[in-house]
Amino acid sequence: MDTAPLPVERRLLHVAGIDRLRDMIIQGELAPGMKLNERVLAEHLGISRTPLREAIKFLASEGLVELQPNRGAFVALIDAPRVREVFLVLGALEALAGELVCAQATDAQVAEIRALHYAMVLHQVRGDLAAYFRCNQDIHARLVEFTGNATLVQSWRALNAKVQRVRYMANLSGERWQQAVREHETMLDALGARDGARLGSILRDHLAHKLVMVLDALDAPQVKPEAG
Amino acid sequence: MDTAPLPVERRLLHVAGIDRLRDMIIQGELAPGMKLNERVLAEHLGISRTPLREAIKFLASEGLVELQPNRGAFVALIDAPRVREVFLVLGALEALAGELVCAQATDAQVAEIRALHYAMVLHQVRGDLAAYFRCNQDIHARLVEFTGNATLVQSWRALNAKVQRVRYMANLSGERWQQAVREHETMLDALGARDGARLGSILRDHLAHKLVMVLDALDAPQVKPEAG
DNA sequence: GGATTGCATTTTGCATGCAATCGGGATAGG
DNA sequence: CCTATCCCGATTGCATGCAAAATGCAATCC
Repeated sequence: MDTAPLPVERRLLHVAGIDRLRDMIIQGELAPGMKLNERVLAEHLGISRTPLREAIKFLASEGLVELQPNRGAFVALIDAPRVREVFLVLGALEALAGELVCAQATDAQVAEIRALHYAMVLHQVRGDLAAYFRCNQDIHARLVEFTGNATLVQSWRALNAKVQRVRYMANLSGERWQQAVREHETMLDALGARDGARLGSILRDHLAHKLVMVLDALDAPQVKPEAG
Repeated sequence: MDTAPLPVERRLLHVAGIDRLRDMIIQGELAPGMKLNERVLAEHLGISRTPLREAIKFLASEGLVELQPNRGAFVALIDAPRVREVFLVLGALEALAGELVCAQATDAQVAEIRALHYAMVLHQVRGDLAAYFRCNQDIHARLVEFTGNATLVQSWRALNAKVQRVRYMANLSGERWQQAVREHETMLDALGARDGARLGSILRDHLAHKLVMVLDALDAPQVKPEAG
């Protein structure tokens, strides 16, 4: 009778590779457009090329890396048009999530999202950008997860991963947290009232606004150049 | 200035494996829940286990196969709740596609969809189920493709593949083509009028109706049992 | 001088071999 | 008769080796 449901999970190397590689890409440790040299990467991860190649194929299907026949794999680069594409789809997915959540979320789940919101506001006034960003992401992630729709969750996660990096960079340059927080408050309002249609359209607009912010940040290079 | 953009493409084995495996799963050649024995499959495809394993990882990310640590890969089985999940998301995606297409499709593209519709109706009255189904799928695929949103296309394709088989089986048993054709006609109407909002909601409802048909067909086993 | 061809190195793609793990059946025990 | 354990064949997971293709560079030609 093991009360601990921890089967000491021995991680498979290719699975570990998938997770680690995804993190490295999202965190920008592997720059967009960068070539993934199998030998070097395998050595860096401490695995052999075989499980690494399997991990790369997995991430290629996710869209985080791109394969070129006989030329290897590259970190997918995400330009403005692509960001626009992804945000449009994310908007549709989150709008659906909003409707579903209003129809079926428990009060406890609504409370959790509300708690996350307040935590986020706290981080904002304290100026803790990283924590603010994590809370923000958590709110959206929870909202999607609370639909109980695993298919929706998976699609959302894959797309979100593709733009997470540029979103973070946008938060660094743009200074429109106020508006984002206000929109989040209307979200909570609609969610509390279980008004699915309204929450859906709020989320869609919210994503559209985020898109504008991200595109603005993409125009202006990351570390403000000397007005060049 | 080569007028022929045909670089004699030699196919990579793992890519060929991905395409062939996906077809085999969608066509039901590999039954849902079936175990994928690497040695047997590799021999059957005429490739070695290494590129086959890479193909399997790719399809696992797509959701067509499921991996069990140290136990291998299985064809993803899709039950009623999962079908419901996928159709909900597909509805949201196609609704978005409808709005985008109305905003930006060329007249030629609209004409192509209209032509596909008439071809579909022709196949219907002739009772050619397979051709009818292909046209039907083509209409939806084209509609999504004409958005020019590659991200949307990719997400749609992956989800559509997951339910294509059950959709086809539903067409075999259910007999409500009339309604489907009527809905398609209202789609053409909204598309011609470039009424994105209306087309979007039509598509969403259309998918919801398809869902009902598919679920009905799932209840009644594939080859009508003797009223047992 | 610029473009091109040929060669050497590097890298990808794939097959094979080997260790770890799983599943099943026989056998021993209750 | 049912349960538990051990063992063995089968299968997965991974590392390595080798052939094919690509990349970089230098020599060659125009």
